[in-house]
Amino acid sequence: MTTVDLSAHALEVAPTLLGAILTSTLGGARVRVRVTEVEAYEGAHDPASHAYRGRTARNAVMFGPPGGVYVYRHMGLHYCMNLTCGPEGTATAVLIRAGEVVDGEEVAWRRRNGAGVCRAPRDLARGPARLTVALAVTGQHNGIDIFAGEGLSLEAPRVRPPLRSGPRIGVRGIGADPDRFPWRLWIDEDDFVSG
DNA sequence: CGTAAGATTTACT
DNA sequence: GTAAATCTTACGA
Repeated sequence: MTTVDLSAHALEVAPTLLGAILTSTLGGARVRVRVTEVEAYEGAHDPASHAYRGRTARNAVMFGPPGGVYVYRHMGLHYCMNLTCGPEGTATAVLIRAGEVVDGEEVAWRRRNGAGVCRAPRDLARGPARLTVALAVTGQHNGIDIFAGEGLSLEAPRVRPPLRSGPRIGVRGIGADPDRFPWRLWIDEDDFVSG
């Protein structure tokens, strides 16, 4: 399997993750998704980043070595998943915003229907928190290494898909300015992005 | 110590 | 389209 180099900054890594295959063996089943949408977060230089105001117990994983999985809880209910990038000590990371389930679809479907109602296949992993549900990623997986075979692994795409970029979603203020932070990337003309 | 806000999703009007 | 669910962190008193 061809892996992905995460040692560069999030802005450089993000495009290489689009089209990559993310495999989860968590929860006793195997589910694979093709990443279709990501967002870059640049730590201390990024007003929208959780790490903007320094290191805390929650975001400590982002300061670790590249390949770390940073899982955070949002609004009490939902989990979102990031892959940390850059050299150790820099709080740069890429948020996995959406994907297409390409293997283990029945398992993902069952998990999604347990948490809520999912009526279309494209909704299985279209959205940050939906994706974590489909892959059985929860807060207890915060900090695992994607290169260490601890339940999550990443496979580089064979071909580089056509990309588009734009302002990040759910970010307000200057952090959402598309001119300064055009850090949301997705695959052009793909039905599995959350746009 | 108390309060306010958040990288979201789902259900209801 | 709008509101609620729900918890951790950050910040002010």
